[in-house]
Amino acid sequence: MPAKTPKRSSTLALPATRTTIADVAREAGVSKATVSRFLNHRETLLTTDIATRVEVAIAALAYSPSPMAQALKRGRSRLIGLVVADVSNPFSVAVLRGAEKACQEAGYLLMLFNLGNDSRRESEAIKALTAYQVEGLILNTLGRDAGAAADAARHGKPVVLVDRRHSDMQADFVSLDNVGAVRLGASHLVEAGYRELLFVSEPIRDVSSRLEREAAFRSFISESATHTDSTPGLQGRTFEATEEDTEGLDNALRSLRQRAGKRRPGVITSNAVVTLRVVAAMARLGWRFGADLGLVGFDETEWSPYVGPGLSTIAQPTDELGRLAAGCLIERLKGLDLPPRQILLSGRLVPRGSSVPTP
Amino acid sequence: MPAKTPKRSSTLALPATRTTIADVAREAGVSKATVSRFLNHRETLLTTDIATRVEVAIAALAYSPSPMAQALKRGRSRLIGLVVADVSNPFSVAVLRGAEKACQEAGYLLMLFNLGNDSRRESEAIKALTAYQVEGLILNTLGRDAGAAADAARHGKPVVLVDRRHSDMQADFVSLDNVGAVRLGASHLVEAGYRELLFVSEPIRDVSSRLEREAAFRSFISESATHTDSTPGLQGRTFEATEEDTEGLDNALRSLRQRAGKRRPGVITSNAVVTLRVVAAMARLGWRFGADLGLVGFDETEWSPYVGPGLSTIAQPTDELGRLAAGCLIERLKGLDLPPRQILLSGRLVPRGSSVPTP
DNA sequence: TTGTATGCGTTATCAC
DNA sequence: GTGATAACGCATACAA
Repeated sequence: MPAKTPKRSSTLALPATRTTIADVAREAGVSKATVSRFLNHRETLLTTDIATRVEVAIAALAYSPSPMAQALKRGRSRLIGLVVADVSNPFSVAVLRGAEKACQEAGYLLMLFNLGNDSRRESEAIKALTAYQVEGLILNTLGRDAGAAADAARHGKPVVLVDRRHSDMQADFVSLDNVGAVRLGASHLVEAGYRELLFVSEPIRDVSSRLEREAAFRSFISESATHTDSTPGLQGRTFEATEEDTEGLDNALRSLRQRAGKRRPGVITSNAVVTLRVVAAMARLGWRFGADLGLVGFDETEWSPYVGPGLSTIAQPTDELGRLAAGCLIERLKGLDLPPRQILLSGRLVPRGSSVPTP
Repeated sequence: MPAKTPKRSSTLALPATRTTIADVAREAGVSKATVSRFLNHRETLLTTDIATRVEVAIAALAYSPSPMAQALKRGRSRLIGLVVADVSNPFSVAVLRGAEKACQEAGYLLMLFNLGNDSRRESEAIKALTAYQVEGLILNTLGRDAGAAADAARHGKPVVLVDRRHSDMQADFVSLDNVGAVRLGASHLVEAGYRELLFVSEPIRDVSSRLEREAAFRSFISESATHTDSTPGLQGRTFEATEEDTEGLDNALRSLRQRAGKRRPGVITSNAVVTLRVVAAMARLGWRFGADLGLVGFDETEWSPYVGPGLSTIAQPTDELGRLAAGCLIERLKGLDLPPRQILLSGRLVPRGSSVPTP
């Protein structure tokens, strides 16, 4: 049992109070106003003599202005708020990474709020962040609490939505081109010879990206039905896979294969989480990817090449998305005044063994 | 080309200026001081009449105090800084998640700085964060820039180190029990019958966790050599695998198998990144886990069960680690004055097919 | 118990 | 060009 140290004195008892602009002024023998001017309006109004005196004083005291005080005075905090539905989601991490990088480069710091998949707390998050005078918000959330984001925007703070739209919100929107991506995956499966398709998604609820992807799949199927000559016998359905109901997924896959008959069955998964669920189901069923079931999944991951014969994926330009989100925001902060933009980036197909019908 | 909106008026032109304590005071017909007291010292000194008047005024105006102004006045910002070596690292994400959660519960917000694996920027990060008056710091970095963290601590700000120690720093330290975890993995491999072991790590440099794990492996081997009766013929070496030099890793594995002769060769990987490199090497070599090579890897991941015959792992209590890190910090913030603590959590072995020597 | 006045560190508006 | 001074929004010592 370690003895309790009676009194912890820091190695070098620095004054608890930080050095302020007043210290610099005193050191340089000028007024606070002059120091402030040197800091903010260096280009104009300054005697070189005084300028250098201030400069050395600043260096000598290792002074740096307090962002808090600056924020209080100017109203601008050089802070950007990021609300994330779930940091465990690899996609969110990518957004986080890109956004944080762009922020750093532009001299902003990121304040993070993770919803932990509890979307009801979205407005709480936005409230907390706006209280800290964040200059703008990046939202990667389910978007079910429309009011929350809306009143952030109403406060005049620019907002960028990533991946998931909020119902009728006036804000920039950065996302994958879901329609194109679904077509990419589905047509790849078709070209590889799979004819009975199943789109497996997380519970749609009202999440825009899930809605879009599912709708895109349905229309792909119905369009193909009209051009029956090019893809004879193509059929498709959809299924929502939850985390708990593994049996439901197993059954869905079994009946998929049954429906397929002597046609080949194929699955498109709507994100990496769902892909993993299907992988688990395949293990339970003892089926082989490619031969027994074709698969293309949204989201390229580090492990995609090494599961089964390699999983075919639709890679999202995640870094780009994150960077763009922050970039949009920073442009707005710099004064750009345009109507809300939509930036859609294309997905990229990464074909692997899971979509090769080896017999 | 969309027409430029000439003037974007928000749906409801709220006054750009936020409602302040003065507004509340006016609304309630009291002084600012009274409102402030109501907010901070509700329990003492208050006429119920006035209290309710203030209360309704606050509700009516939807007032909430400005944390920036509070920070300026009290010196406490309710902000915690988190510096992360690389947010892409799943372990860092787990820390992030746990820390963020604990912070939220304690009413703190997290300011994030990602080093993007550029450890030279550590002091820059700490400087930026302390400028914002963060009350404490959580550091999950390589810890090569000892000075940086040290002067944060010298400023009187509590610091918690996660996973990686900084050379001789006075700070709380939260980490996996690396020695125990290595033994867990190594002895599992031995018990399964593997006798020629290789510890594969990222370049050690001076990263404390890598050093500890490697040292633990070496001493495990040398100790076993003295008890030669229980594990006859046990041998072990170490190897540093870089991202680029895939050929080097392939060769290391080949010579491992050669050294093994008719004894079984086994590998311990020091984290998930390295595990993936070994997985890739195995694919290149056309070897099978378990039969051709035993494997136990640090870090349990979502994909561990589905690669090859399933990868045996040493799971870290990542959530716990993150929560504990933030918890330590918050305790310090509440005034706890104890000498620096070390909190070591045990790893847990998750045995799977990769350590079963099926012939 | 409540109000008045001051200061936190900064920037901006005045005079000089 | 430069220096006092007020104000940003809040908390608190002090006076009432």
